[in-house]
Amino acid sequence: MSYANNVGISDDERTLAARLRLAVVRLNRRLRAQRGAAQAATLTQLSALSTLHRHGPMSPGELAVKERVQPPSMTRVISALEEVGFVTRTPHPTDGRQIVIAVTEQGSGYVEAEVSARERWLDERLAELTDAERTLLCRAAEIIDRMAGS
Amino acid sequence: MSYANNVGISDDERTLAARLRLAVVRLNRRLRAQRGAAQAATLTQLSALSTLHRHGPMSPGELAVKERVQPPSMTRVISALEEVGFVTRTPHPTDGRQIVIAVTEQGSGYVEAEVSARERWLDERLAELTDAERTLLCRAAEIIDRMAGS
DNA sequence: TATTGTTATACTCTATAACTATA
DNA sequence: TATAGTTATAGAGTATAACAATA
Repeated sequence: MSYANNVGISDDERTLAARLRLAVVRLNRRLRAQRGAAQAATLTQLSALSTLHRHGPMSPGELAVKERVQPPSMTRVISALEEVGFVTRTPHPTDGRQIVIAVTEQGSGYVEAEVSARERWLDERLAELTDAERTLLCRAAEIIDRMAGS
Repeated sequence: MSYANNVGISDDERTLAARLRLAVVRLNRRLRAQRGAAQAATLTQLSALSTLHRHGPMSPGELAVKERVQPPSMTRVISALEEVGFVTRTPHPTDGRQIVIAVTEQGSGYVEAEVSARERWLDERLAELTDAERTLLCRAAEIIDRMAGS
């Protein structure tokens, strides 16, 4: 099988938006699949934990904004992280409605040590590229992150 | 709040793998959120339909390999696409175990017309960039797709 | 016995709507 | 009344395990 419908249309002729979308969807899929059995946190949890670790304690609302998810989604992520002891929920000192999420020592250790282990697959793929390609991806990551609104 | 744990660690000092992962996860999230109410296909369905449209009729197994998902996941995607009339399932001419998935005229029209409408959000973001940045993203998309195994 | 596709089941990720408590 | 967080619910996206049909 596999006789093309539209032989004349190469990848180069598709729009940048189409190509970037496909590339991002597919890499996301692969990254998600790289979960080892012993992994304590999922991709989403890791992202939130990483942000907390980088920016310090904050409220669930702030974290939801930074991660670009809705508050109920973040509630879930926080609950999961709290359950494995990676973050703590403490009452806000002045505003009784708010709570403060902070990374524990254990969570900190996880981010610092396990994150890189988790990225081994991607590291290996990146190692196969040329220096120029890596430099290019580096700048692309900045642009993509900016577009995604971070 | 928001006093950093590790003030000295800027984005530039994080590994390329870490940055690329965060960028991809976040853009994927945003892209998924851009679903209009009238959209007939989800992001995953669109990706599969797009591949079928580009490469022509093939078996569910082949499509699963191309899309880098497991066969049961593809079964689901195909069923959804068949339900809205975008693809057909026909018996394989010689191998009774296989079936052939083909894009219908309706599906073809969807890919050609609606896909670009769907990418409006991304197109708008891309329009805000400089020419140099777009060129860079274009090459990055190629590299990312290659790494993802397409 | 091996291969292809499907069904059954379950878990992650995310959203919207509705609720509770506090300001 | 407005804000912060949570609970309830639902749907997308994916996987593994078990099954049926065919080679």
